[in-house]
Amino acid sequence: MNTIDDELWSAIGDPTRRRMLDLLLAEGAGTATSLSARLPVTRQAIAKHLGVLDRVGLVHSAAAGRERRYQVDEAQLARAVAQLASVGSAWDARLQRIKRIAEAIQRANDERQSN
Amino acid sequence: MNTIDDELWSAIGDPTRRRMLDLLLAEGAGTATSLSARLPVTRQAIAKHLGVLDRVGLVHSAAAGRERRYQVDEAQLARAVAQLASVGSAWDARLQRIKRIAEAIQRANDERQSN
DNA sequence: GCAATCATGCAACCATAGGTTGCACATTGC
DNA sequence: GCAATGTGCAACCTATGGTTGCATGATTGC
Repeated sequence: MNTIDDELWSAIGDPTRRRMLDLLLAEGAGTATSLSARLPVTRQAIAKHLGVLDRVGLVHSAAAGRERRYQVDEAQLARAVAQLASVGSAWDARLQRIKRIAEAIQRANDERQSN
Repeated sequence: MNTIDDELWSAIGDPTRRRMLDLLLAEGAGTATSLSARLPVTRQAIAKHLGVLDRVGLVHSAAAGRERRYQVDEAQLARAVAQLASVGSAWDARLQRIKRIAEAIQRANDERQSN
């Protein structure tokens, strides 16, 4: 049931990293400096996050002259999205089941009332 | 675009808290002690997590004798699941678009080749 | 070629969060 | 009444997200 890779999840769990991924996806690529210009944290913080994202394989980097460009690894992000979806649907299923049970109890009570 | 409640997200972002929610859903309710028996952390750690989950409204608690029983707030968890799904589908959409663009470029290249 | 510039990398430091141990307090069961 | 059990509180440790400061390396303009 629990096929969750906590590393991947915690990588996308951080709000700053989620926004970084958003930006990288929207703009195709970016550097620590370019990302920090659009986020309310310093370049160094961004650099650390890029390190984390790189280690779990969500982004790749390539040196380009004096700058280092990062871009999203689409396959890996797709895997992460799939995990999100799987957790969501697991909870959804449980919630549905609870709802059905609650309704069954309600129905039983209603019938008891009408006797 | 970003209607994400970071509080809610980070509440379910922690792996231990996710497992706690799983257990609470599966068993209906639980105490800090009962949960800690099934998780690899101490009761006190669980208690702190329950505090977090309580503050963001994902669980409710009620004192029952000497123990305090917690149970999931289904409506709030449903909201959280919806947010998960929304982030997932946003990224999915972007990935799809990137894929289409990539395919378009591929097609253009193929046509250029055949001339 | 060289100086100024710009992006990066590295180090020290701070605050918060997840985790632990230890202990005091309330409730329950015999 | 007393031992056992569940809880709550406090101190402490470590990792992590964040900061500032500085050194280094590639670019550009003259």
